[in-house]
Amino acid sequence: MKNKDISNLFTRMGTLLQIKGENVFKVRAYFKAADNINSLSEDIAIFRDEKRLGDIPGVGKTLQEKIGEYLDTGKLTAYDKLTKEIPETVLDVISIPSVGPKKAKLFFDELKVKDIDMLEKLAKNGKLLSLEGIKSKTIENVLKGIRIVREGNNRMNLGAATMCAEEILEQLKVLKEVKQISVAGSLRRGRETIGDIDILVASSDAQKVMDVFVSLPEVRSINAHGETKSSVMTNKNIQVDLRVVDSNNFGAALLYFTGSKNFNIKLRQLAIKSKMKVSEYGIFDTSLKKEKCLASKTEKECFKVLGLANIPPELREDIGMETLFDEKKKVKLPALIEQKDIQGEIHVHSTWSDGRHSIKEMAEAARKRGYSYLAISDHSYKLRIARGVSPADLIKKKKEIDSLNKTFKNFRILFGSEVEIDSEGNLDYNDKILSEFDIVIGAIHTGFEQSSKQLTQRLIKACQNKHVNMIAHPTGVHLGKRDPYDFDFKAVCQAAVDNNVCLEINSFPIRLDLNSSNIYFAREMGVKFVINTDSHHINHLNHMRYGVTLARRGWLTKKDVVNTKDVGGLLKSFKKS
DNA sequence: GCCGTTTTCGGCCCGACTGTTTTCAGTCG
Repeated sequence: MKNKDISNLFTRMGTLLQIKGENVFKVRAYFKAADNINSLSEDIAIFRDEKRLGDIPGVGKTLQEKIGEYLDTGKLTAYDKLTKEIPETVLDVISIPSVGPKKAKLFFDELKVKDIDMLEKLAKNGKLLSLEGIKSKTIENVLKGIRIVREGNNRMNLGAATMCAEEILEQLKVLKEVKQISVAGSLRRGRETIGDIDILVASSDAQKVMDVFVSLPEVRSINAHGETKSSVMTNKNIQVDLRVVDSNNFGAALLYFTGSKNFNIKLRQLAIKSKMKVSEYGIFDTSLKKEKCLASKTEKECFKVLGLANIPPELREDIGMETLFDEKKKVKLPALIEQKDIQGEIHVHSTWSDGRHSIKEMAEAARKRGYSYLAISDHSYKLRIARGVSPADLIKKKKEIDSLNKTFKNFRILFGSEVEIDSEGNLDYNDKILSEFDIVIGAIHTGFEQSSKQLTQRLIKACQNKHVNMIAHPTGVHLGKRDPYDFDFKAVCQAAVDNNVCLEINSFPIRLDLNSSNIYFAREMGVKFVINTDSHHINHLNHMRYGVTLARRGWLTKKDVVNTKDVGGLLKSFKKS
């Protein structure tokens, strides 16, 4: 699937045009198209084959031709031509914080700076000072930026970001100057990975709040410290931005700082049509001589003035954006699933395989969370590294579950297994054993390097197995470590629908798989989901919040998710016809 | 380069902070 390649290519193309000093709107067109291509769930080659490239927002005639050229030849003439003028390595230079297109161009035009190493050398030996508008402070920032790039600015996963943000929030919340506080940005939208953390505070004493913020114990260095905005780097190398506004503007500011960027652009475009203006200070009537503020205190008021429903943060993304702003259809927003809707889960581990706690301990922890069931789905025999359960031990495990169940009222432990799907698509236990389980989960943990065709076939065959109820972590992604394996997602969704197999939304922070665009796409195909934590420790049960967030981002309601049902309903919906 | 219930041309989102300047350009989100 070439979506990512083409998206990256257009981003690089836009950046190079930007450095060249091309029309900003032309540049923006490339970025916009790159964004939209990146969020497609279907293979872009299929769009081309079905002559639907024009359906992708921001892709017009010219870009359609370029996509076609790339799909056919694996090359893009316009890009190759551009990189003859400006070497590709200048793209690394522009990735340095504080260096944008203008400085990259200046460095390249005047000093032939074509990569980071050369820039570093010239910055250190003072050669940059010969350039107009470059003084010591700029050089200091460039060198600092280079250090940051070298240390690696990997995005953190939603779980890590949530933990970091909550620690800071706790410390600011207690200040009497803080009237309201919230995370904003991609963290509030619940993205799978987060670049930096945004925090918004309402206070009448911005300076005080800011001063406390920049001197928190976890702050390693201060990037900016202004009147209403500060930015710091923590000792875990995480950038945290704080913005302080007046209580009266909190809603408008929260709306603005939650984004996404493209969502904000849409809001502003909508506002302009009705002679309004949107900024972090409010929604303003611009038809009058003196602008009048129409709303700013709460997000809800702001949306209302703009004629929109109160759009949850998770939906403020490119996914489904056309639907949100479709003026003709007047779409009613779905009642998104909430954490309280979850009645239990079916994918956790115990000491029978690689879990840290006994079945009893896991069950108790689940009961404490208010669940009415929990399937203990340990690894199957073949996955030796995770101490997969042997057929002989399965009998003992079943006995243990049966006897524990006798001690519970209104709670049931289900006998499950996370069974290896082998390289041929066969399951690790035979039919007789599989028929003993309450729940069978098919999963891939090895052989990711197979061809797309083989992997697709493997997953489809697993779906067709009459015992399989769910496919765990369907794409195999490990955030920041391993890309999703290459397979035909659409074909697997179809097999899941045809065979009444659910797809998992795995809440474990390094997985978060399916991701939100997969979910949105699968839901449209009629797939049903189960949200699980894949817990190996009782504390992991807390990760459920992340899975629910992903489900919300994929526009799921309670009825799309099978473990919102009680145990009877759950087992009934797994029944094969 | 895209787009259209203001449609084939003329628009295309808005503001804070920094570093360099003496009023603003560049960068960032």
